[in-house]
Amino acid sequence: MTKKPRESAAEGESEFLASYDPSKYERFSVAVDVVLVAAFEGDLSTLLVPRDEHPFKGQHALPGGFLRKDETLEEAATRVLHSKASLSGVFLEQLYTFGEPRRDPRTRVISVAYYALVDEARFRAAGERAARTGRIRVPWEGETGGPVKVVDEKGRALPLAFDHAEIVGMAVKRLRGKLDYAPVGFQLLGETFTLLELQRVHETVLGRPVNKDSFRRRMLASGQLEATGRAQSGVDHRPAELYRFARRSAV
Amino acid sequence: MTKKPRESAAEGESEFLASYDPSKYERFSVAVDVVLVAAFEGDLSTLLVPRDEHPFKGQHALPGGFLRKDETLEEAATRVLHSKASLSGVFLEQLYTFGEPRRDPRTRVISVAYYALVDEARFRAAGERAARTGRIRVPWEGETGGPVKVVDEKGRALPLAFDHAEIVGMAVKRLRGKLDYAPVGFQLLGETFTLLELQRVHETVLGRPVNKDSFRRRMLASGQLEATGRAQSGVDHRPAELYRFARRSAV
DNA sequence: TTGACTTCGATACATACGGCATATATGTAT
DNA sequence: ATACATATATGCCGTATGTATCGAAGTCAA
Repeated sequence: MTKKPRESAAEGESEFLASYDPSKYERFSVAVDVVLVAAFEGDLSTLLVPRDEHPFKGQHALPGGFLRKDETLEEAATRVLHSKASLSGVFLEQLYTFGEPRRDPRTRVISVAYYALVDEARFRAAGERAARTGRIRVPWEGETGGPVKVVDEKGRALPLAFDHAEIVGMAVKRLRGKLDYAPVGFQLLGETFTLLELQRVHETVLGRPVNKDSFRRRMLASGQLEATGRAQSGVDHRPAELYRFARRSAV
Repeated sequence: MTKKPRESAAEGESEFLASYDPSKYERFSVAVDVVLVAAFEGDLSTLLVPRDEHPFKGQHALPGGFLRKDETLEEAATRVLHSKASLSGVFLEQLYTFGEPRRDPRTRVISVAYYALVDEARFRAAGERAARTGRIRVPWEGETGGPVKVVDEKGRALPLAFDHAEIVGMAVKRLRGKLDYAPVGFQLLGETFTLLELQRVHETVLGRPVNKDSFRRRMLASGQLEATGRAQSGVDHRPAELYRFARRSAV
């Protein structure tokens, strides 16, 4: 009952029933690419690395690297962030795996994409140290999930190598989807922030204005915010209260 | 400006700047595992394959197979569904990629997990033809994302091989998350269905009762339902109207 | 045929929440 | 001190959801 004689062994069937030794099968290069996202000046930004080798020479690519023998995928992504952007301790989550046979013209590469979120200060520091930054401009109207336009600081289009424009697009889509049920907005801000700053971040991610009062109420009622008691400084108007992200204490 | 002399080349740095040939790097076995999900009798069910080889002999595993040279990841998942469950044309979506170095004790295998949704009839047919089915029992209370318990038709625990319990748990979590903003509920039903049947499917996936009237209103207002004009038959009470899923015509 | 029974599906109402407008508070600049 | 800008609080309203109720439309048994 547990195992019938193999009847008309369909292709692929034998993989399982008989000798099933993974080491016998095709092997692939596995890479990890990271979409490092920050939000400022009303746009999302991402870190890019200029390519000076073929293929896609002169274009820009996401920071990435090949998986090593004894590291996990997440460790590889962490390593990439550390080596290419000198960043550590940032929010990092797996995004999607891209495996089109010809996505890399040299040889087949399976790429496990991650996305990471940092605040503006860390992003600028990483950008100066390491590489180039690109602004992400997405068509705010339609759904995003496909390729996305990336421009440089002067507004010129930055063509992305490989399928990286698609990866960036999927990162934006994921970020949008998580925004109102997971605490990702805070990851794009520093330690303390005002409610308006938090609102601007949400607006930047969503690509549309949000109602100020509703947003305040919702955020304050969510229990995710903790008032610091301190106030904004350096502004020429009434300073706003500074909040910090409250790690969900069990109610 | 575009390229500085390499200063204190950190590990991993050289991967990018100098010769960057994917074929030089470590290669890995890449597998595709599929969580085939159906909903009936108040529980979620998934298709499992008994293992009669080491490791995890006697336990059950998700249907899976190794990626081939010239197929995409999705093609591999489709192939697995076809060869292991004789299914085609079902809803299929990438779930997550699992790459712990020792998740397979034989050799390192990167597994790209997919989940597929079918209605009860197709699931039963696939289950009889191919393998064993397992009921998914998840702790309805807490968040699911980690490993999940799977039991057989008699309620006995079915230990899952490898990290497959974790994969199943993630599939349940994804399904729950998508339920109220993507048309996934319909995938678990046949061509036509009553509103109550649709409600039961949602309740099964969510693991909690939902309000009947609100659910009706929400579904009817969503524009995703199309009345067939026909009514339920074979019930000893007033028959409900049969609906079908309306593929979103642009408004 | 009639009445009991069950579920469907419509209607009414209370409540919660977001969008919106307005008023007041609290800081800076002149 | 006064003007000004933004923060923050409050009230109103429309919409969506939770809940109760009731008639409608079938089956079944006497």
